[in-house]
Amino acid sequence: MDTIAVIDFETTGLSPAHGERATEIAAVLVREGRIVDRYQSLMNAGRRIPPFIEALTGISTAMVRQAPPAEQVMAEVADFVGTVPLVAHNAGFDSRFWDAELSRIGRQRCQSFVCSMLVARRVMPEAASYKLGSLVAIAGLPSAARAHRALADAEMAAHLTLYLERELQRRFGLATVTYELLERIQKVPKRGLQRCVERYGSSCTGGQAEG
DNA sequence: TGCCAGGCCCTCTTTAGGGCCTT
Repeated sequence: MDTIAVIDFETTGLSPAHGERATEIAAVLVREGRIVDRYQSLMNAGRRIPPFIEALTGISTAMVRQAPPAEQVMAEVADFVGTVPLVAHNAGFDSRFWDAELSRIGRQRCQSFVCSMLVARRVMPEAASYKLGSLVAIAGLPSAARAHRALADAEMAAHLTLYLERELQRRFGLATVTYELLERIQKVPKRGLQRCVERYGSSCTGGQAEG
């Protein structure tokens, strides 16, 4: 697969449409099956951290007050990922904050998002839970020492994405898995994985699908 | 003061409702 950027936000809440802001961002670049570069920063958007969020993430109001301005951090991370396609776990959440924070500095996303949770629903249909930590445990991947921090979660999502790629290669005999195939897979209906791979994975084929 | 997300997915569904997942 070509280079991808796996990102993760920590925020003050669930919806930028209701005034919630980002407090931390991490992005890891994944190339040729491994993480090759990392960006991480707290950011100061001038907001207090709700007690629930501080308990969840360990990020306090004092910590973000000492952090660089959100505008500076978003400009840096946007430059860091460039035009590389993006991946996030439950990407609907991260894409909304990515777009909202970028719009505050007059910039616009120029690439698409793939959601590792939606891909996992197709590739790991037996999973009892699709929380990031649960999928990492099910797949036997190394778990982060401190979940709910941006870099730790971005690295776990990156390892999960690489696992999903390996699973697709193993089960369908694909030489490689393209980002475009992941985009297709996350949108197929349940039980539509094999047909999707047969139809759109042909350029990746290194053997026969196992069925 | 109280309320505020959004998309996917399942089922006791489809003229709906509720759980999951992200913080």
